[in-house]
Parts: sequence; structure tokens; C-alpha cells
Amino acid sequence: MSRFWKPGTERPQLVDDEEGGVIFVSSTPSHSIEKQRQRLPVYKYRTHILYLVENHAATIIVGETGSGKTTQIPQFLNEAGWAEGGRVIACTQPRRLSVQSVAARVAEEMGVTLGDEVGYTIRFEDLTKPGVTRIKFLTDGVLLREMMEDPLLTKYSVIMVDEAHERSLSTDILLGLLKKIQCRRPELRLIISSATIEAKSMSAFFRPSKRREEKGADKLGPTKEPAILSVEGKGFTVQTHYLEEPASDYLRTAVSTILAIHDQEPPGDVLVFLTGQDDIDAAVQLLTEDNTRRSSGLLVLPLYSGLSRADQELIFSPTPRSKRKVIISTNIAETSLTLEGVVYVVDSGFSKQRFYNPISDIENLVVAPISKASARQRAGRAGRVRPGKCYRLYTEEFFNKEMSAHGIPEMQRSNLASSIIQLKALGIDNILGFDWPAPPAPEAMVRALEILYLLGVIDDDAKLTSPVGFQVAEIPLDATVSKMILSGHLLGCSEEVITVAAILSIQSIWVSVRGSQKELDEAKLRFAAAEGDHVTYLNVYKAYLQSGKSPQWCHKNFINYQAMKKVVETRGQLTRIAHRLGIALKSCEKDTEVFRKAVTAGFFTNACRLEGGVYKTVRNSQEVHIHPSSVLFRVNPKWVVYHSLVLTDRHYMRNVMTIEPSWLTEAAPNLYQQKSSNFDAR
DNA sequence: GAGCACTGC
Repeated sequence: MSRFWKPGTERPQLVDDEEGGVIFVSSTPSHSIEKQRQRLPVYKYRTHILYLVENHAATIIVGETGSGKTTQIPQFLNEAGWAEGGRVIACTQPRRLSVQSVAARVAEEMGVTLGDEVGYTIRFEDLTKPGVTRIKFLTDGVLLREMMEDPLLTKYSVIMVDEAHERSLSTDILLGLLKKIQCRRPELRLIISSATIEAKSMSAFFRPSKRREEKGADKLGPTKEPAILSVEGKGFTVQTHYLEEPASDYLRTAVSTILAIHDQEPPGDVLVFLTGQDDIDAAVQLLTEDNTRRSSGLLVLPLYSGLSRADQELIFSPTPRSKRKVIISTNIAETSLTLEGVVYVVDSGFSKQRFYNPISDIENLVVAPISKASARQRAGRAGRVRPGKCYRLYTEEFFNKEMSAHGIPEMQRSNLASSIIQLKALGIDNILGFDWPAPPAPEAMVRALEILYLLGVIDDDAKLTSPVGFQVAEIPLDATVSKMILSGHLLGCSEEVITVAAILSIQSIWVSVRGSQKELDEAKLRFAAAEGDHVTYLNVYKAYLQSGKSPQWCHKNFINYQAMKKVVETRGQLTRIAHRLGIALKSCEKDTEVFRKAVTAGFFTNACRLEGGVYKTVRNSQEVHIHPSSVLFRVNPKWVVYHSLVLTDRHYMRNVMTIEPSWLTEAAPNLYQQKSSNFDAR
């Protein structure tokens, strides 16, 4: 393995003595970078980490922000020889942006060109050189995809799963699979980087069962017992303040807290966590309308994903002298964005969270208390530049009693269809017996299997069907959308379904402008089709191409240019995947009926009928409404299918299309022809 | 009459 010591022979101290000569074997970086590296808290654990990785199959590293674990540990491993002999050190991240920035940073520290010894892979972008790349950063989703080609991930010697405490869908699947791989590849080392609160459960997960431990008590390999190592962070202390009494109106409390900070505290920016766009806009308005002396000198900026790129970038502009920046944000600032200069955090204690109800098969978004882990994460945002303060708009009792230690893993609040397909494509058919880091509810598994069966993705034995099931597994989209693409191919409109699949995979192609709602609606009418939103999207895409993909044209028509660029990119990827599956692009031209039949073949479970002025889902008579953003809003055709349902105060169908009821029986005869009989064949 | 956040060869 390593060139420096073997388990049981040399002690870590000896390695310590040797390491001076091996740092940066591949380059001669500047002195200052090396000095900076040495100042990171993780640096003094270098020997210890290398020793643990050498001797343990899995090492859990608890590292707080600023410990340097993400950038340094892969370098330590590289210096210690884990990338010798063409092997690669992998480090996964939940987000593309972190993959790119961390890879760039590490390449800089090593003094190499990004894409050579240090590379990265994210969707649409592979900056690695086989045989040259030693350290590879990638999203956990990409690593999962790589497993479809190489189930044992043989080219990697060490896989570091970073930010595992976030418990994203793909992180959890990855952890389950990595544990399985280690049974076949005892030489593979895992490093799981996690926040304190999750370390114990991670360790328990990677601890082998008693039976297996006795059987596999091989003296040669590393011990199966996971190691845990804590590395302190570099953040400054944050003083926490709680309310003495619960707030009756948290929005007004937030506003008065901001004004009090501005009034009484030394300079420093303020970051405020609220739940959503509505509350944020309201708070911004309250502050900007407050024309008293108290609010003068405040620069109030909203931050949420629905904002245009330009508006989001305002956040990063330097604060003018004599001004205090107040950023009022959703959860986006909790993990995805780092804001420098923040000294004060105001935390509402709530966020919007997605939950999935497997009984109704509906995902909804509800305002719920955040976890203690999230509250700490939010508070930590105040201590990045100097000691800060966090004002929690709830009582200490609420923190102790109402907030759970950590959030519910995404796996336990999601529709499982995509995860199940991924596992089945890797040959794991016993879904109920899979070693999940957080087992989903049996109802959710059963519901997902039922939907996959109806789509024809799995058969009576719950195995992937051929070719449909295997093809669906190849396409990085929801099974419903993938099925739509395959049906589109059979019906002669692959071009159209791929375009619409790309558009549906992004949040919205329209610019979000609250003030000029009327103009947006008028712009929409220029493309609106009587058949509904899907056909409208085809019109928009065609017109966008005719404009020569012009940003000015987008601006004039209230279309989000950045979104359209993503659509073109996604469409390109889907076209390449389709090509590999033997699907050539073919257009149905003006025949929207075959296109709508193809959509129906993927979305028949989302069929609705107008009954006495309201829509009811065909499957379970759930009352639903057409979302006001749909071109079919107030048009109310008799039969529709929808792409997704959002639950706020009502169930709203987003992206709605008219259908003929006979198409449903064509698409899913076993579901719709004998509705009265028992279709739940699973 | 209305939109938490991520992600995918």
C-alpha cells in the first residue's frame, strides 16, 4: 500500500520524521502556500490520519468548517503513496460548485494544472486525464453513475465522502454501496467526513456485524472497526442569544432584531435566515419602508434561488463604507453559498422542507423547525471573519425540546423510484434487504415499486425489464420522464420529448419578476398552446433557436437566458445518451398528438379529470388545481396530466397538458382499463 | 393567482 509504513511495523512517529521529504514530490509550490497549509488545523493530524487510513477500512473524520480537511486530506494521501501505480484518490462532494472550487484550490496548492494530477468530474464536465490524474474530485452522483460501468470502483484506492452529514439521497446510496464494495475489495479505504452529530451513526453503520467480523478476521487487511477522528475548525466563537418569550410574529421580530443590531452593535454584515421568498420579500419591504433614523445606512438584499443571476451577485458586491449589509436569505446561504463579512446571524429557526407521503404519492413543502445541526451551521456563518453573534428568534427551551438533533435524511422523505432503479441497475434486487444508512419506510418502497411496475420498468419479479428498464436506468432523469423519452422514440417524436425533458429538468424557463407579472403573462401568451405547457415549451424552444439563442430575445420575452443555456446543455447530454441507446432524433413536426401521447405514456399516473368545476386525480380522487403559472390556468380542459404537484395551501399542478382519456388505457391498460379490479399487483 | 435547497456519464 503505502511506501512509508506497514501496519504493526513502524509507529506513526517514524512516519512523522520521514514526511518532510515527501511533501510535494510532483511540484515545487511557493513557500507561502506551504505555510498556509501548515496553518490549517488538519495539518497537525496528518500523521494520525494517514495511520488511521492505513489501518482501518473506514475512517470517520469529524471536521468543522475551516479545518482544511477537504483540501488537505487528499493531498496527504497522495504524498503517502495512495495514488501510486495508476490508482486514484477520490473525494466526493454533494454540490458541483464545491467540486470545482476545491479541485481548483488543490491544483493551485500542488502547483499543477487543473485537469492533470488534480482533476474533477461533474455532470457535463470531465476535467481528468486517465493515467495522469491522481486526485479526483467529483459529485457523489457522478461516482454513483461511474459504478454502472465499474461496480467495484476498481481504479480508486481511497474514496473520501465529504459532507456526509448532509445525508443527501446520493450520499446515502453511495455509503450503502461502498460498504458493500468493501466486502469484495478489502484493500479499499473509505474516509467519511461528517459533522459531530452524525459521526456515531456513521461509525455504527460501517461497523461490521459480529458474524462477519469473526469470519473475516483476516490478519492482513485493515481492521474493519471504523476509526473516528475529530479535527477542530478554524471558526471564531459565536455568542448565541435566545428570545426569552416565543415570538408572536417572527417576521416583525426579525426586522426589529436587525434594527437593534444596526443600532447597538459595531460594524459587520447581518445574515438573516427566513423560510421562503414571500417572507423574505416582506421583510425587505418592511426594512426599506422604515424611513426612520434606525434603518438609515442599511443595505438590504434578498437572496433565494428564484432570483436572477444578476440579483444574486449583488450579494457579493463590497459593502460601501458607512453602510451595513443585511442579507435576507433562504437556506441557500446555509450550505451552498459562503458570504464573507458576516458577523451577525439572525435565525428564524424554520425552513421549508420537502416531505413525501407514500400513501398519496405526493411530495410537499412545509415550513418546519430546523434541526439543532442546522441551527449550529447557521450560527457558524457569523464566525468566519471574527467573533460574531447569533440571534435565535426562538427560546432556548424550543432549541432543546422542539428541534431534533439532526434532520431526517432525504432518503426518508423522498420518492424512491430513482434510487431503486439505480440499485437494480447495479444488480441489487433485494431492495428491502439492502443495507441502507437510513432505511426508508416500507410503504415508500412498495409505492416506488408499484409505480415502476406500472411504467414497465420492472417486471412481475421486480427485476428491471429489458430493454425499457435498463434504458430508463441509463437516463439521468426521473423514471417518468425517461419513460416519456422512450415512448417518444417509439411514436416518432424523440426530438420533441428530449427537448421537453430538458426543459422540465430545470426549475423554470421564465424570469421571475414580481413587479412585472402582467408583462410576463403577456409574453407567455405569445407562445401559449391550447394543448398546454409542454407544447408551449416546444414553441419557446423553437423560437429561441430561431432567434439564434439570443440573450436580447430572451430578455424581451421574459425568458431566463441562463435557464435556456442549461436546457441546451441538458438536451445535448440527453441526445448523446439517447444515441447510445439507439434512439435517433426524429421530429413529429406539427403533429402534437403523438407528442402528447408520449408524455401520457410517462405521466399517466398523474391524470386528472374535471368534475363539477374542480380537478380530481384519476388514481385517488385527490382534489387538485391548475397552478396559476400554467397556460391552462382558467382554461380548464376536461382531461389533463400534470408533471408535478406542489402543495402549499392547495395542491397545485405544475406543467399541465390536455389529453384524451383513451390515451390512458393505451398507456397503462392494467391501471386504467380495470380500475375497479385490484391493480396493485405487487 | 403563486415558487426551500441540491443533484444526475
